[in-house]
Amino acid sequence: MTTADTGSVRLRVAPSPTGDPHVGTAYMSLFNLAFARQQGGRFVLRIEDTDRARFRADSEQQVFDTLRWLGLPWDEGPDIGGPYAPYRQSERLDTYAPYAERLLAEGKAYHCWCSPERLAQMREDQQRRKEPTGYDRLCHGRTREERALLPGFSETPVVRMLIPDDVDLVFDDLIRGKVSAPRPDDQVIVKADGFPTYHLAVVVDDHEMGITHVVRGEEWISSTPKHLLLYRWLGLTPPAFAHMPLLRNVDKSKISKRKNPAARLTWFQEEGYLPEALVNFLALLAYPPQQDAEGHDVEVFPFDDFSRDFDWAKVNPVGPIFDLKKLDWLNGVYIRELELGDLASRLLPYLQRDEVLGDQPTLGELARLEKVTALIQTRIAKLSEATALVAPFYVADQDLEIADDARAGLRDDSAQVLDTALDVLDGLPDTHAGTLGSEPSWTAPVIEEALRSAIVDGLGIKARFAFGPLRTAVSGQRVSPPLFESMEILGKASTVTRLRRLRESL
RNA sequence: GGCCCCGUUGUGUAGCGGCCUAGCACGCCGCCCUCUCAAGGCGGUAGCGCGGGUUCGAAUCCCGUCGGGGCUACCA
Repeated sequence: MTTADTGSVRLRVAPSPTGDPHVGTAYMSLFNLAFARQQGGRFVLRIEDTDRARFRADSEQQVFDTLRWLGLPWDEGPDIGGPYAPYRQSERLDTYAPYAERLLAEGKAYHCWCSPERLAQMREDQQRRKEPTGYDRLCHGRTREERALLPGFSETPVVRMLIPDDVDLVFDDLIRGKVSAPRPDDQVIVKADGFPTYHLAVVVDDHEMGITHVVRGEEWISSTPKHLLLYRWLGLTPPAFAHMPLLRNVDKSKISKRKNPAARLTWFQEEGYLPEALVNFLALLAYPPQQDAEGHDVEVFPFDDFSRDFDWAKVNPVGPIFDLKKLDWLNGVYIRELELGDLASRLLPYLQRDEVLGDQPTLGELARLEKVTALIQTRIAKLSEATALVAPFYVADQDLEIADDARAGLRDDSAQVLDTALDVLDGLPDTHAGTLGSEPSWTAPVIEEALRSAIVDGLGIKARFAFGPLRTAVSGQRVSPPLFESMEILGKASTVTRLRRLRESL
């Protein structure tokens, strides 16, 4: 009943440009792409913009941007063209008309002049009488003139499918096996504005574009009989179907932008998730992890590994709850694996956005960033978290704010600790790496040794209490990157100034 | 309401009649490490929705039930 095994496969993802790109689009794209790559086939991006009421002009570009950002590239699409261009349904209007005409001529479809008001009324009545809702076929078999005499008439007709009584409701699904779906209503396939509905457009486009595997959300199961019927009426070979489970909100409902900010793809960019981590995470939803030679689960893996072993039969039909906890962990894993320079440059846009650094950072600022990055690499799960940790390294000493909770945490012996620290640090030579002809002395190990012997050994104050005031003085925070390394990066002058400033404010 | 899809710890999953006193990962809790916080190491917590069958034996098969979800548009 389906094609699937011959030639090279062709898959597509077909988002509608109705707002911020949806995480579900990325999820579908990932599985489509994984299979296409594994089979040596093609992955097509098609824009389904037949709904002009919800159309958003900038949405299409965002789809391109977010999918590219994720590293899920398409082989053919509106922006790069391809052998089956155009790839925007609004530019393919002419191709649908003949199909509709043919169905009309063969009596498989009919015009309907019922007004939206009448249809709404009809549905309401059916609901009140607890009957199944569905078009009552008032227009079927009538000419325009005959119909015009009846109430609820509208000038511009739509075209509806005439669903036969014996319509086939069962089909094979790559993920679920045999699936039976609800009996369809007399579905509208051409709207009053002349645009095809999704149902006509997908079938026509998927056929004309040579799509072999239709991978889409579970929400489409109930529409599949209509599509299959269209394929049969038109004498076309239907593609194979794979209905993916739906991503869910915490309350188990279909994931929505309304209930879940993470339904928006751009949200992940704003938060500072790495695209490779998001892709990895998506590949773990409703799909088992990889296994290594010893049979242990491998949950951190690149797209290529996922693609290589991909199998539709392994997709779990249960809709997974989109829970970010594991993504946060994965993101941290990927951040820790990054080269320092790479991490630093990925951090830069966030630091600029949060005004820690300006649009044109100096070479010195950039050099410092890489040093600071080394200190925070294990301390952030998301790129946006860097701001709070990095900011103290770029504020002027006199502008450093001491957080209330940090100040509140200062003990009675803070003054004594600060005085002692100031004293020993003053005595340390200010030579650092790069100073010609001498061993660097303003380094973390040297600083630590000096401070430890003076405060911990000298004053007999436990390390955790000894360094608290110093941390607060240097970073303004209770929690910060390692203290001595921070002092090394800040340099002697800045460190001493900050220490003195806190001391004087006590 | 009707029609479909689905049901293993908090989350993601392994399991496809005996290897399961149900494994792994994340989370959570505790301990270790430690200048704070992370990272890292070690340990712990928690689950087969329920009820009937089938079978020597059921998380695995069947039926029912309950629960969740989707669709029910001139939206996709």
